[in-house]
Amino acid sequence: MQFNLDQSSARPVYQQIIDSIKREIALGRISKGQKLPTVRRLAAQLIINPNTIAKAYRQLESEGIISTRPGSGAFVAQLNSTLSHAVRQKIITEKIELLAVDAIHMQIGRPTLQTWLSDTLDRFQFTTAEPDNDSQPNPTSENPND
Amino acid sequence: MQFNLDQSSARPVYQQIIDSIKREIALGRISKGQKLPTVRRLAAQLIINPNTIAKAYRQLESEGIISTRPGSGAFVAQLNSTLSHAVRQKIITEKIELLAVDAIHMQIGRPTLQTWLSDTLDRFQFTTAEPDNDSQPNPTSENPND
DNA sequence: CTATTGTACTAGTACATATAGTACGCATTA
DNA sequence: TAATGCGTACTATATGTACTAGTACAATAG
Repeated sequence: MQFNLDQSSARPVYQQIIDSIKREIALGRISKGQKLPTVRRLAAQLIINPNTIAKAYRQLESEGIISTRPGSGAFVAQLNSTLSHAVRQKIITEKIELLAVDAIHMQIGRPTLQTWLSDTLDRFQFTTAEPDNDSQPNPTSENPND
Repeated sequence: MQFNLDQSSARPVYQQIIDSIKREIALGRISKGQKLPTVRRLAAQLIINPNTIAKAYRQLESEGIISTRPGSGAFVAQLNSTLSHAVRQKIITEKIELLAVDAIHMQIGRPTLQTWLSDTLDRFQFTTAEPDNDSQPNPTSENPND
């Protein structure tokens, strides 16, 4: 697992870790049941304090993204939002609004914006996003425990 | 001008003011040359410190969104980004990526996301975003540089 | 058992946010 | 010209967050 931290960024380090892990999952590079680096190991790799990693893991677990077990480690959980559809729509729509405002002020036109969104979605695992699930072969060493 | 501040939000107040003004402009409710509320007046209306408004105006001016003149007030500037196309694409694409990651983790499908984006864009002044300009009688130098 | 893992504290430093008060320079207007 | 309103700049203070540092504990794996 490879992370690119930007210590000079205004975005907090623990938030950058959250972003990175969620991105890896969304890209399909790590999938359900797979083990994440340990708190201390990832902290040593990134040369930051273990508490910062622990904070990121704590929040990821509260969001249901990962599942942690003392003694074992942290594992990627199922892609299963606990929020209602209405709440999810509200959250996403608000983010879309902020995006639209920025795009307008940068004079990005509607077709351009839609093209960029489409190009971005192509790079993610967006075919399996909704409750349907196709059987994709997974040759990686998966850990089927629940 | 009407603002909805959420003091309990994690988003800083001065940032909420910036968001609101940019949103009003993007929605076409206030347009170029129009006068914004004064620092002290808006502070009194929102019952917050004038320094907080001043900070928001300062940043809006640094982004080229508004133009301030001591003695006169603050005015909406032209919709004219000083950034190069490549930089703007990078900024917007990064925001799109974060949106896509969140959408995937909330199990929002691709067509749904595209529909929501389309619906949002309908509510904004998105027809005049790119090359064409509106019919406002404003004979100042419109300069779509880069 | 020992080693590893996530978790939970405390303490301290640094920075951002917001308020409070004061003062300055510029523009408008009476 | 004088008064007023305007944005700006500055200091000081209080609060919350981010991050580091260190320690300790409970659960798991071997």
